[in-house]
Amino acid sequence: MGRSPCCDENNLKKGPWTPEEDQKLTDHIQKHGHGSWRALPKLAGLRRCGKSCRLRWTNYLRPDIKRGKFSSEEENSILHLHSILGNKWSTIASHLPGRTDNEIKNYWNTHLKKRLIQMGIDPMTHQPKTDLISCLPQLISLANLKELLQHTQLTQNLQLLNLFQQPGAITNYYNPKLATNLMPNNQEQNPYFSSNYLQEVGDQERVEMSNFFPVENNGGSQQLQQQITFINNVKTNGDDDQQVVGQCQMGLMSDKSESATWNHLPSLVDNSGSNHTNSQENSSGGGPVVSSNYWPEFLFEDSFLDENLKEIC
DNA sequence: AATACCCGCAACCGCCACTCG
DNA sequence: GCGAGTGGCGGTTGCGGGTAT
Repeated sequence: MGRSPCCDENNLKKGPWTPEEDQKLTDHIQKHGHGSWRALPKLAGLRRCGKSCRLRWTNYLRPDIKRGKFSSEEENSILHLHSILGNKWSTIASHLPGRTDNEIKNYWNTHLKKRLIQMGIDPMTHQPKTDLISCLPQLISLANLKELLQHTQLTQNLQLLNLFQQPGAITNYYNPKLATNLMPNNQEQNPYFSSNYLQEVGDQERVEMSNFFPVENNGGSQQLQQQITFINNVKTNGDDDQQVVGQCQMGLMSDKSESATWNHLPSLVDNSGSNHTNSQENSSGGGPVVSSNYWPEFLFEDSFLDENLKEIC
């Protein structure tokens, strides 16, 4: 502690390396090995500090460095390892031959992190955020219904959101072979719901969570059932190539109806832009697949809410 | 054509862990 | 056991090229 930075010593050179410096460093290490990094600059005839030489060698000049774009396999590995290890760049780099920790760190900060954020994934926790956020207007719109507000459902809806934001609630979105795209990863009974269950039908897996609450209507009372469904469609494209596309739907149902028909809301609308649709992401080699959908704005208009409330109640 | 802005990446900085005398 | 020296790691900066206005 308290040592002055080595590059401050003897007016040593800083900044970008010249081809001549690179050549001197490479020649020296190939002939003698790096030995003591601190002693190396003098021996190699460089006006650099040992630390700078080491960095230049390990991050750029080393002969076994793989340069060029990261493959989708490498991207998936980084995402997977980062979800486990966090910002342990050197450990992550040890699993990717030819890649340096600095390169991986840069790639994470400039590409992967932004991509996760765009997709609504918290890059630190690797938990989805966008779908929760997209649920929020819907939940709020429901809460805005006078009847629901009267029965303080907003509180319960916010508890629901909070539940899905808990660490570990949703995992493995990046792994195209694991059908846990948007689903809670444990099947334990959810305390915020009166019922929830998992079912598998063909290539589809779904988790349904239901919640019942009373509604006063024209002097009478009835039960409304609120259901949120997480659906994973597992598509098989070839030998071993599976992709998972997640959906989240929410519906209301009245207990007055004998047939108990669901009043499911319209399908989510993709808002990821034409260049970032799930299908394009998939076709590029099985990259992360996470829904970035939202409910259309008309859902929140008074006329729509009035109409649907009549149908339900 | 000029300027502003954005983005990617190489390099730096400070801290920590390990080694060795 | 202790402290100095060294290597390594992760966060951050700033330059240069590309793009938008």
